[in-house]
Amino acid sequence: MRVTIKDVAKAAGVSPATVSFIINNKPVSISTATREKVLKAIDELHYRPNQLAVSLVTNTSNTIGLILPDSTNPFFASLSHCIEELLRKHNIAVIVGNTNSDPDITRQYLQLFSDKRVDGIILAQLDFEDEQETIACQNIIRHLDIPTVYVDRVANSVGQHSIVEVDQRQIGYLATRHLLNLGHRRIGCASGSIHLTVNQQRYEGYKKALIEYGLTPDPDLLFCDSLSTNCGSKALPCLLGHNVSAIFAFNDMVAYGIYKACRNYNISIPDDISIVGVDDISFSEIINPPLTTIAQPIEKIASHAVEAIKILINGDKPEHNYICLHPLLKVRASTTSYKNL
Amino acid sequence: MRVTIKDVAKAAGVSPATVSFIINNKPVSISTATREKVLKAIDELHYRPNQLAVSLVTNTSNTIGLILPDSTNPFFASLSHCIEELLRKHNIAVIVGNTNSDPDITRQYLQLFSDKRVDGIILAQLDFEDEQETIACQNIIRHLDIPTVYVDRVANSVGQHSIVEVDQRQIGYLATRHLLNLGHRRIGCASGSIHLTVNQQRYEGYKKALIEYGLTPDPDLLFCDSLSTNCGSKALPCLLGHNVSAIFAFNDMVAYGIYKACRNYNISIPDDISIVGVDDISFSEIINPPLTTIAQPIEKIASHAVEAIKILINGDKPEHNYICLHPLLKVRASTTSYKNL
DNA sequence: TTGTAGGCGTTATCAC
DNA sequence: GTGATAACGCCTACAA
Repeated sequence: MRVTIKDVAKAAGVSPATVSFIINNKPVSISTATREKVLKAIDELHYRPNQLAVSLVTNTSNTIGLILPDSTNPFFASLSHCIEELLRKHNIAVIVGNTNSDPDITRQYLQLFSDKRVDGIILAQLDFEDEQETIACQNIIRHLDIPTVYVDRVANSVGQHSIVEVDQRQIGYLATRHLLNLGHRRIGCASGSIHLTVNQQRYEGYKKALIEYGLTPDPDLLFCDSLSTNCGSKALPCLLGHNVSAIFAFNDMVAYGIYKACRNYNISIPDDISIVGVDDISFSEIINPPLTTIAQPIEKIASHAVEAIKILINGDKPEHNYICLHPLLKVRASTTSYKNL
Repeated sequence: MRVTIKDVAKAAGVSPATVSFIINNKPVSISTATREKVLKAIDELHYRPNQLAVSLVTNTSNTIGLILPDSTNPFFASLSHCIEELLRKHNIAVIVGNTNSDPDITRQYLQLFSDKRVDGIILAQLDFEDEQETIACQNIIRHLDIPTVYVDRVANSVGQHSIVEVDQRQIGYLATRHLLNLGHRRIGCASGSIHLTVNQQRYEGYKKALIEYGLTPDPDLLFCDSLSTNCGSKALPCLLGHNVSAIFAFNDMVAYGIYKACRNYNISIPDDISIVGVDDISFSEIINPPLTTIAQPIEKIASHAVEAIKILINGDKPEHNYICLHPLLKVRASTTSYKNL
């Protein structure tokens, strides 16, 4: 059996209450003599408070739950790494749940977090193919009544919630405008499911840029699949069939898929086709040619999310419960000016 | 205040004990009438047991701690994803701790896990630059007295521990033999710190292969830095200065660094130099040319680790507390036969 | 300045 | 079959 507060009390010849006061630096004056006795006993017995018991009585677990679609995706890997690191400094543990974008798994984790009485939940990209599922999940969260921060890509919500996101329309706009500036006119989109809010918004940004240039968006130039390399590989032949000179890949993984396909078709980037991605995964710098991409400010997302969850947990009303961050275009070598061959 | 077992008991007109029996399917016979009453009350009140209280009394938290150097590295990202998914099916939560290979952070997490009374700890790559730190950490773990599984890259240990690893010597051996078979004779190594066991073992495998071919390992061909892209970039010019025709990069990240440097020096892979990596990160298939690499069986590592921790937690004595898995050579396009130019 | 005792939400051991 | 009741380990009024 592990050593408890009673053991310490006994060893120091005081009551458990006194030990507790000392451990928690309570504002009660305690004689230096007893304090030292107790500290010594704690040290000798290697006493550590059982956080389960502490949580039960204080009603705070110093734990937060983090839900994300897939920590294997470098974007989310970085995000969770940042969040976790920030929370560690507050001695808050993070329980991670990968949902693979599956509503059932999402629900399972939400339940698990609630049962474990996490102090808060950070939720990345709660958005399912079937909108009903998304709404259902949001209702569950509302009933859970746990401080929640929605991160990156979200639907609306009310109550004890905050939202941190990156302007997704701006992402689509920046990517497209960059290509337009280079002289491209037929620009394909390699997107994930257009039922997902992110993709919708990126596509809207794309259209906005086109319209600013007096062009009419051509629905044939939108290829939808999933945000994976696979999508890129399939998108390339399809979009080339529609005579595009550039492709806006809705994330870097998709762009990599296009790179791969280009090799098979013996197509050169950027001479034959320009590519721009989204996320600025670290490999985008390494791949050949280095990928032009729209970066999302991951550290900022993480720190805002952590700040927001801390405020909500403290029960303070946040100044703004909606934060929108700006994406950034990183021009590399996968895009070049249009040449009419 | 959330609904407790007492509320349910009151609503159903029974005692808390009865409710508890029903919830936990205890082998006590309970009349169908009361059972239904209770189930109905649970349902109506949306009652869920507070796991903190359950844990306190049952002495099991259904939580395990996972410590890894860096979840941003795709290898560890995949590993943790696999582990987490397997444990979810047992309704076990995972607290993740990224240490950045820092002994202090490692200790902090170990303490946190212990305070939270995790049922077990899975520890990836507990190996620090300073061997004393490694030993110190192992001692802490021993004192913690928590079931622990060491995963991938480990030093010895005793007690309530199991080890799952991949034969690191074999990794070095397979990589080097592949290059030797292709006719290469001056093979450089781009390694992380040679004080770390992994790197030592991979280097031993390298030497073993050379010796089998009647060659004498040349210490000048060992470049040590860190297992990152940076290392690769620095290693290339240095090793070229020693006339190598091939490089064994101690992981794929290092190999990517070499790719990057090759572009700057206008060196072609594999025509001018052959490269082999380790880990088979998903990008290794995508990069151009696709990287020949030694794959570690991540799913197997994960499932063995989970099995092992379950056995230890159950208090069973494991059949074998040491499992060694085999790496696999994946030949792609970054290696080709030696041409004396 | 320190100790006593009640309670946090459960489970589990006895009685009835 | 079901219900008190004592733990589990800790915090915190309230007393002393």
